[in-house]
Amino acid sequence: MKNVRAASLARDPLLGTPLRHVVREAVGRALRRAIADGRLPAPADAAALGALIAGIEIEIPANRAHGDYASNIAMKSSKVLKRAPAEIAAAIAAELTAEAGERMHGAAGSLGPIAAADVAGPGFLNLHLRAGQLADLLDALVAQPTAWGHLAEQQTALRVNVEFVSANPTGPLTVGNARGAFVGDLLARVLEAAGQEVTREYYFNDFGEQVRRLGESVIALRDKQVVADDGYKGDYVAELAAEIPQDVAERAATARSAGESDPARDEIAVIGRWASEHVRSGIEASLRNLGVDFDVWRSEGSLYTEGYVDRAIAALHEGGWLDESEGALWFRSTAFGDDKDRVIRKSNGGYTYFASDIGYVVEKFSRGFDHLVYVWGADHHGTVARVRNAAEALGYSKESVEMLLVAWVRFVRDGVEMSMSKRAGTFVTLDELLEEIGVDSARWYFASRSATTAVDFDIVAATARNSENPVYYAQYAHARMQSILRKAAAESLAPSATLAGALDDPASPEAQLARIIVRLPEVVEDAAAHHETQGVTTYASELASAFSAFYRDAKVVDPSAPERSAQRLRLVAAAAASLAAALRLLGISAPDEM
RNA sequence: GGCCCCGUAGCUCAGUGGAUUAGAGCAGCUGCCUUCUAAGCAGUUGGUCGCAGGUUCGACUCCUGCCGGGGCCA
Repeated sequence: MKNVRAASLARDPLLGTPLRHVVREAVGRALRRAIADGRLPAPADAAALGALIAGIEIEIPANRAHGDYASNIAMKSSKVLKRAPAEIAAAIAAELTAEAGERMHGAAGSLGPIAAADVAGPGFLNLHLRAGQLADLLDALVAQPTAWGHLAEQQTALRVNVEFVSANPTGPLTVGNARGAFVGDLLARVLEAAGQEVTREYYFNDFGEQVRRLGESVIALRDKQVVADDGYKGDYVAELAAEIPQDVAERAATARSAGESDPARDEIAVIGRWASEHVRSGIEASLRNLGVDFDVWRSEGSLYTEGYVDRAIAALHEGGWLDESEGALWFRSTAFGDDKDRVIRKSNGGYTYFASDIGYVVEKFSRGFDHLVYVWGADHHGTVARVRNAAEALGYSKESVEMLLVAWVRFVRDGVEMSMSKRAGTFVTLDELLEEIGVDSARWYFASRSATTAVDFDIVAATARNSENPVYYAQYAHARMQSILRKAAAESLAPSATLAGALDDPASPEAQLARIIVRLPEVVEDAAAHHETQGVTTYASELASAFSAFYRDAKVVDPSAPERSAQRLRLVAAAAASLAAALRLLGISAPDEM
């Protein structure tokens, strides 16, 4: 269902194209024209020119005086074109400036995106956007706010499976699971915004040793006994023991009195299975509170009962990648560069986790995914190579199986690290954490940090800093924008129909704010490409900051200057829509008042 | 012993090849509320980007080695 929702989102070609692509194309055109005009020599072969154009880099200069965008193409192409960088840059600049004044694709076509281009330093090309380019984009944004922030349809939208959290249902989620939950969900959101079809997936173990241990622990407490040393001791176990429903209790009693010895049907199995499902649905509810909705819950057991593990083994066998030795079945992982071969089926006939993993790979690809992402804790790095190797042996591309290893979080309270043992029952649950600091704050915290960096999360500080937290800063800016729009409506001032002409002075508060607003598609593109979301939080902060400056310098609601007010209102509406879009992308609320 | 991640301001973290200014938030200091939300704004203090080499016109960014922290495997 999520797929349908994502795919049906409006994707407008104007709104969905990062401006730097428009600029890159313009620079490429200018380079070709400069060669066609004879301003620059043609490279030795056409392929060399194609490579040059494909390699054009467009960046936003750190120093605003250096223009909206800059390119180092002149320096990069100096060798191939056998001209000094400054000379090449000057030729491209001349073509770009000429293009700004003429219609492309006939009289109805758009003007070139660059108003002015100048050469600086050793051959940098500094590019200044045409004001109308910004105005057109912002006008479209205001007209279609829900499409803003979504990249235009790719040639072929990738179908991506993002599997994350995947904690075994033997106890409630702890703060230790928080990062994986947020990182996975944020990644899914960013990929969707970039035009990919994403399925959020949770994988869990519904049988085996840990579930039996949970069953044993519940039974012990039910019978007023002491839980075994290797059992689960949290308060939730006692709650489970007190909540065993009538029918489950009866089936458990029947199994016991019948002397059932099959570990799949005995009393422990009956109680364990019920307890684990009960815990699992609690986990689902906790995740929903985080704003994380999974599309698919897949149990490890189903991979066996539905034959996927067998299919995987058969396929590996057919490929000649399996060996039998010491009574065990091995995958020849070393053939793909692994340190050692890996056991699939142990000598006692039991399957390893690795067996489940390869069955799962087959199962996922059989559903038509192009790309699999596993969001794993840093402790799983040892299993990365073997699973990817197995995928390759199974005939899939290694590149299409990707593991994102999320670094640990040290949860600290007043400088003291908090223990996180589920077994010992000394942990802070995710629900408790959120009650204390709030979903928006927690989401921002993890979205703004690289997933591979270990961090210290001080719960007290996160709570106490409340009003100084950057997430509130961004939300506050949005509330302010909405407040201005409300105020204007009360004064019977309406936004203008267009921003054309309102951004002509590049030094005006309007133009400065506009330049920040239009960056969102670039931010989304980078986030999706790098699988990182810090850029989105940075964008939200910068937009909030830019708006604060605008708020200071430009009076918006001013009945004595209705035309200027109307234009500024439209700009505020664009800023609000864009800030809301960025926050939506992060799963963070955009309040209208605070 | 092998492998993976990390080492940037007092603290928590961004930045991962470009223009003799390495950024943000917090903490500290100085100003600003009869004015569209002061949960705000302006200014300011604070850094040998772990160390040493190398590649390059240019390295916090890439390569090698070392030191330190965390993790996985054996």
